[in-house]
Amino acid sequence: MPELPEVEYTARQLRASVIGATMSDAQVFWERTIGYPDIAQFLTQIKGRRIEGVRRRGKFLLVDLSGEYFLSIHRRMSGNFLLLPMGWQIDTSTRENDPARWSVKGPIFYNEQAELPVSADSGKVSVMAPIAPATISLSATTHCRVCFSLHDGRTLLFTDPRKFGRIELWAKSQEDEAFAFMGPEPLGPLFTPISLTEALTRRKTPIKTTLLDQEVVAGLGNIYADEALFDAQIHPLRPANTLNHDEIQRLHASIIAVLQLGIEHGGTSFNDYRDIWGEEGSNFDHMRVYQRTNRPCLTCATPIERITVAQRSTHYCPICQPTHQKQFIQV
DNA sequence: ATTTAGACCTGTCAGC
DNA sequence: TGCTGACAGGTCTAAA
Repeated sequence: MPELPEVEYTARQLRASVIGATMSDAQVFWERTIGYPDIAQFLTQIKGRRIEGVRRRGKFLLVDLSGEYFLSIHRRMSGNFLLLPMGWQIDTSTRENDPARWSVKGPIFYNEQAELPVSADSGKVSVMAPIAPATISLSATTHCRVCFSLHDGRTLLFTDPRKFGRIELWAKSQEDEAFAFMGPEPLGPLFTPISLTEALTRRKTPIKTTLLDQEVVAGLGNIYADEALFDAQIHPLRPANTLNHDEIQRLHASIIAVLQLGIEHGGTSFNDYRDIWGEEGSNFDHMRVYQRTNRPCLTCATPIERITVAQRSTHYCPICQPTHQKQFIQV
């Protein structure tokens, strides 16, 4: 699922394309996606509200709405937003009971290369969209859980194969309380080597586990935690409170570096993640340890190892990321 | 007090 | 081909 870079990239894309649009209607195809309030209230409250801003807090996407409300969206493992151009809509008519096979329908456009009309079943064929800055991949439209209609004729789909994602509508006055548990934004001014030191000194859990804790730092997930630890040359099983000054300095810089690279590459796609035009991010091509088990380390050619830490698969180089003990013996 | 299974879900891929 | 098991960007709850 999306981690900080994927959510940030989506927030930037939406900010550039839907600010000022008004929500005219919404359809909910999987009720548990709406976490608060209940469906009836959610649908009533959302109608007629203007989108005034799009922000991110940790892995939450926040859509500011007129009347001092905001949508709080957590995509969990497989949630995505897809923005359909004017005139395009989700088509549930042919296979009502199988959201996995729903598609989008719209004005007929022609595939740039093949010059063939695009049909609802064409799957991975890309179509030239009338007002989108990129093409839209039809394959990304499956598993639609919530469909927002905008007054200007565009449609914003929330797709989520695994159904873990949640969308909530809250008054803005509730925001501070709702996010009080979360640690500092890693790309913001409050995340410093000192604040990281304070967060780590009290914890003896493995550093990998600690980095996944949203109270320590907001927005890190399994991909970027592994990548940051490799970049900082720290073994994932090192107890958090045993990192020395230099290691914390490195880790702080590495967290920022891998997240910024992820954003620059449009996020990491190895399965579900897509941007709002249905395109994959390219950051998977820049992974150094994640999902590279048994492949050579890009620094020392040693095969990357995979272990389980806190029930999450964890990838590291046994030479570049020595345990404390090994480091001690080598010296 | 912390670890750690289990739940929530569907899809994909490797191996038989 | 079809079945089975492992695994996938997350987080919460309950049992050990």
